[in-house]
Amino acid sequence: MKRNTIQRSLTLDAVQKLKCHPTAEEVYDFVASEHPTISRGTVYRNLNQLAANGEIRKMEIPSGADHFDHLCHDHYHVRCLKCSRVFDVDMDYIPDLEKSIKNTHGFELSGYDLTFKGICPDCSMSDQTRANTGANSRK
Amino acid sequence: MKRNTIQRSLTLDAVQKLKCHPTAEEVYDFVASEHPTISRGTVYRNLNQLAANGEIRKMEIPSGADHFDHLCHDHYHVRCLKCSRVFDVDMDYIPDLEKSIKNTHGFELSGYDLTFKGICPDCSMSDQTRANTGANSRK
DNA sequence: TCCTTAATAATATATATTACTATTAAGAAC
DNA sequence: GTTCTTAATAGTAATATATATTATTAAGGA
Repeated sequence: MKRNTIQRSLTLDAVQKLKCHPTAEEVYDFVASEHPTISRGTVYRNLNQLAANGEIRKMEIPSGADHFDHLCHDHYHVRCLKCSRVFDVDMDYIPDLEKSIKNTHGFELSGYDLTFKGICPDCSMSDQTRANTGANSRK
Repeated sequence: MKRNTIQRSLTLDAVQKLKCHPTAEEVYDFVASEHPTISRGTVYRNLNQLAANGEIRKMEIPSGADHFDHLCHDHYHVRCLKCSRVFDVDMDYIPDLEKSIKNTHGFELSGYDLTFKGICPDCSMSDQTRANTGANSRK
């Protein structure tokens, strides 16, 4: 039977407290700060089980670590191509986008991942700063 | 200046011959079969440079290796959650989806990754087979 | 043919994640 | 509360994917 361990509770609590789409590593760091003996593998396993149970959401980001989120409305994300951080996107969710597929060729569809790409304000500002000060002229 | 090495030509040729969205590893295997001394790092570097130049396309798939594609029309992909293979999707491309974002909050957007998820016919057929023969009843 | 240096091969390292295994502890049975 | 079963854990190793490092090679201009 499924057991209710403190490690699982701490993992769930951490995801709910860390509002900003934490990665497994960030969740681990947070949990480890109050329960230093927890192991990374336990956090990974619990995150995946919680996501499978629908208690949290797992967001799979191309070219980067998975991010986790407390449950909330469906929404999209944008990742910064420089700093790899992930942010919410202010856009209506497209329900049943997979219904637009003309011919599934026997595929059983079960959803999709959509992630926008770009440069975040912080990174584009620091580019600007470097350009203005000429600091980017170094080899 | 940019140099035209055989390794780069072989890498480009391989992507154009391997029609089915090869991963870097698959490209490496293909190239290595005719040029066994090529190194993995060289294939990775050339694939990324060719993609940066727009000579091939790099597809970043959540939770899996990047795939590469010879240039063709914009289209979406679906990955099988069991065997991780990637297939083309028969659906109209949505141009400028990022224009639907209401407020970019200063983000400089430059595109998006959209990948559908599901179970491919091969994998769902083998499930079916196991179910019919009762082979899935083992613990 | 020579020369400069971009590109390479080989190896090491980084990152993200899962697998393995002896030990611990959750919760059912008593 | 005590015992018992075994799910879950801690710690470690292993895996997958990809980039970094460095001495050596070779592309292509002079």
